[in-house]
Amino acid sequence: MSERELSERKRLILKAIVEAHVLYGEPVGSKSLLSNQQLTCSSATIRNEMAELENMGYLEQPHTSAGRVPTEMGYRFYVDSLVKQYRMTALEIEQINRTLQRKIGEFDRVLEDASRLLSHFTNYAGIAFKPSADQATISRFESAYLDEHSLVLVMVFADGTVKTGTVYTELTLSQQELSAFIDVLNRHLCGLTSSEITLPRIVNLERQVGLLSALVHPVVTCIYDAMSELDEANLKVDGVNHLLEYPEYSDVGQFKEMLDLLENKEDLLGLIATDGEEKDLQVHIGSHNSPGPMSNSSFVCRLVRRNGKVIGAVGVIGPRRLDYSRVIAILNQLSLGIAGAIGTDEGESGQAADEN
Amino acid sequence: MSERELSERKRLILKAIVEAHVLYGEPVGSKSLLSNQQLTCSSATIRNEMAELENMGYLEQPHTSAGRVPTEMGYRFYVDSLVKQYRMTALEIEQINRTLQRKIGEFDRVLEDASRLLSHFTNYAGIAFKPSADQATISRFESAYLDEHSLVLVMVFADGTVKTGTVYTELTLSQQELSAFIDVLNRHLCGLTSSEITLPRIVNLERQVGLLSALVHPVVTCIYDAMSELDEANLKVDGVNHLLEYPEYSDVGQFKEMLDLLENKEDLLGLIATDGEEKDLQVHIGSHNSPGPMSNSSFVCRLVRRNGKVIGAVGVIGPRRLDYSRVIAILNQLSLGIAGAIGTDEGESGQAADEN
DNA sequence: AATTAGCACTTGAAGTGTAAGAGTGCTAAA
DNA sequence: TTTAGCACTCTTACACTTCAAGTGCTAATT
Repeated sequence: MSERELSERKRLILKAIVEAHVLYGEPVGSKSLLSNQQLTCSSATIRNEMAELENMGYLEQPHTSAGRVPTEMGYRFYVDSLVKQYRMTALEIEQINRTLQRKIGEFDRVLEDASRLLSHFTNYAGIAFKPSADQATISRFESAYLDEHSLVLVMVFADGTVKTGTVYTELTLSQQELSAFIDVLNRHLCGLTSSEITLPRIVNLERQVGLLSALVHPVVTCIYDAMSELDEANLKVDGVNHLLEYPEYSDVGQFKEMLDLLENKEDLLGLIATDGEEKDLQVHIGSHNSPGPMSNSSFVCRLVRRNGKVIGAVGVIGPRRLDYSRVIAILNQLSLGIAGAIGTDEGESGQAADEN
Repeated sequence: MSERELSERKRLILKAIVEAHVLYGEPVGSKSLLSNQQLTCSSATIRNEMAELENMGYLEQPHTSAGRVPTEMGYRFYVDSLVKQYRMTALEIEQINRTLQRKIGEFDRVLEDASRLLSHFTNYAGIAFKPSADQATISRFESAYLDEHSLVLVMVFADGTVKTGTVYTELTLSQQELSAFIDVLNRHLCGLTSSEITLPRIVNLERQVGLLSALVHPVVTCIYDAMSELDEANLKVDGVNHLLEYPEYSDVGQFKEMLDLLENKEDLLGLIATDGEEKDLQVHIGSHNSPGPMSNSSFVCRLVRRNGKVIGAVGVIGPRRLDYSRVIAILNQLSLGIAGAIGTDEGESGQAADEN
């Protein structure tokens, strides 16, 4: 009994237990495994093996007269070495890509779609996440003249994002005045982060634009709003109602804890950020020693990269007995899809603004 | 006695029962009402009155040895004639208005804020709703030139809404070409609903713009997206997790039914639309004879008008023992706030003058 | 040495019976 | 008309029993 390597039969048994538990959600007994075609031994033998697996820490018993349930370590082993890649059907892949490609370029929208897709495909709660940028800078301003009291301010950000806002003013504004005003903006506010737009700079701006100084305040507000929106970490959750189908959440208290966690974006954010350094795929398996809402739940999270840089993350939250195989496959596909959908506007047309 | 009019004492008792039940969520017994200062009689008298109120249909007993609970009719009577206006504090009103006014003009954002505000203030689930317009038309196009491969299309809708979209193209585009293109758009697509933008019109458009015909397809797509977004009925729900604090939803099945209802925008929409003809404030009180998810829940809904026209609705969903008084007050205030926040850019632009 | 059959043992789930408590309706007295 | 008092009903909680599932261990078998 080497402690380091599991015998082939033990692996088989562990795998069978995990899969049966994922399917039915109840402790797995030695006899019920006999139906498994690959296991040719008797229930007594399985009992012996199960006892050893329990000693090694892969299994545990809720109580003496119950079957076995995988521990966190058991799931970990399963995910790391026993899980066989789930293969998505062409139809599923097609469906994902089609949905994503309808909203090219609008990352916030894509996130919303992504979380919905995830919850729909996995039947767990789907999560999509955009990290806080914290240093959005505008590389260029443009405008469109609406009427003498209103205009659309177009802001092109350094990363290529374009945002717009509508500005109303009491002034009577001509087209020429507007373009002059935009010129001033371009000269004075490009390349600045929101915290660099200080009061002296604003006052200076007001001096520069002369008669139009009343326009500065609403415009700066608009700029600030756009920047905050871009900077703000954003988290979309969809399909929590699916979780209620699992008996794990039949206790309302448990479920409420989960909901509150999802409401509190910061907490979940921490969960992603803490060890989100390099691993593209993170599997958090709930365990008893880490109490709180996640003790009975698992969270699988996949980073989304563009040009090697992390631009977001997608994930799934569900009961600890998650169908890891399927979930991981779907997350991979989706993260590819997102990167693809966003990449389209970048590979072909000249990418705006690397200048700072 | 008289079946038509309730005696003063009966009204008092009914009121006390409703309020005690709203507070504690449990059937109210005759003795527990003795603590009420306004009732000077004994528990036996109260019992007699309660028996009569039950005969009249205002109260019911879950079972023989339990206290009384208001029926739908009981609540209806309470709401119609016993509820005293809850007075919001100046602080609460202030907070609502401040939140709303930050996002002037962006109705979809306002909705999101509104639902959040509602759930926060009432501790029930908050709902904000925008009906489908189905006939959005664009009154003018504007544009901003980004670079030779991309532009921002600004669409001014007939109702004053402004939407923008970014368009990418393979073509190499000059500023002059762009403004010529926009001119053509303005000549051919203004005032049309999305279903009126037919293939012949699009082909004709392509012929008009000559070399830029490749630009037509992405631009039309962009227009269509914007129109659909405006047309689309939209429903924001926030704070369902609050509901879990009420024992009414301690049965997971009940709660899931509720969640599924909220997920299914159409159903809820029907609930608003069916009798949404003229009453600004609609109070749906769950009752046993109308089964389904709403049998144990109530839904209070307030239409939001601008210039007399319904532009949306806000509402609250919670257990049948809703604090109707408070909820109605908050809904009224919020609907005023929304109308105000949106109204600013229309008609009464003279008000915001003294801000700086 | 590994496997298996068999059996005693443990334990939670489900069912039953009883006692307590809350609330009522009714009757008779004030 | 109101109230005190009492018998009645029904839920809840708890203790107790029974049942089935699943185990661990021992002895027999391969």
